[in-house]
Amino acid sequence: MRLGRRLPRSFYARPTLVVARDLLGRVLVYDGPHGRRAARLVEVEAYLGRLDPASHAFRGPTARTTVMFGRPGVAYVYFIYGNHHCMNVVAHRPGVAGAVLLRGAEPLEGLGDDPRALAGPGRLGRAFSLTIAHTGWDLVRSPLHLRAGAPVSPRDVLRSARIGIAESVTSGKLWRFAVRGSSGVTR
DNA sequence: CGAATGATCCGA
DNA sequence: CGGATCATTCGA
Repeated sequence: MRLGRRLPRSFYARPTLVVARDLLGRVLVYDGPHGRRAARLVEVEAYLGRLDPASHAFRGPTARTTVMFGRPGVAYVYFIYGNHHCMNVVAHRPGVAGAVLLRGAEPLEGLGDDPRALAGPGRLGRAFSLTIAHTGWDLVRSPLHLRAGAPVSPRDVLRSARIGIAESVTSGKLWRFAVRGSSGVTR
């Protein structure tokens, strides 16, 4: 598969929900110490900052979350449950905060051949050896970045409530997007 | 189902 | 400074 061109800053400088949907089929690349790793994104969730009680940015900027109030196209990686590193892409219009959680992908290069190895945000983080030290990395310029890949047709996009966010179920927020039938999708 | 396991944040 | 919480995963 062709990885395509690096996504420009303008890709991320749009409403978070628009970016989330558009991220399906795009390619996460890390030219790291162990060579190139690449995977096709198949599951994401949008987190809408101060408007969204489930967002880490809901209560305003802190040492951990300040990056989500800044420049779009930057990585936000958090550590959760004492075990897992999960990666977000900062994405929003100017003046607000927002990010897209990368929840699942299909291995393309340098990631072995288990089709489920990147199914789930914690597993994706592990596969790419991500840590909170990657927070702040600029995806437009750094070895960790996103490429155009191939956008996914609307009929192949599933939309649902976010996983593990009870408030999202009761409020009917359908802010999770996934590629129908992909092995890299959770559940 | 529940345990693992630690960073983070809020309230005192 | 203590403890509640947590955008998860794995195994019984």
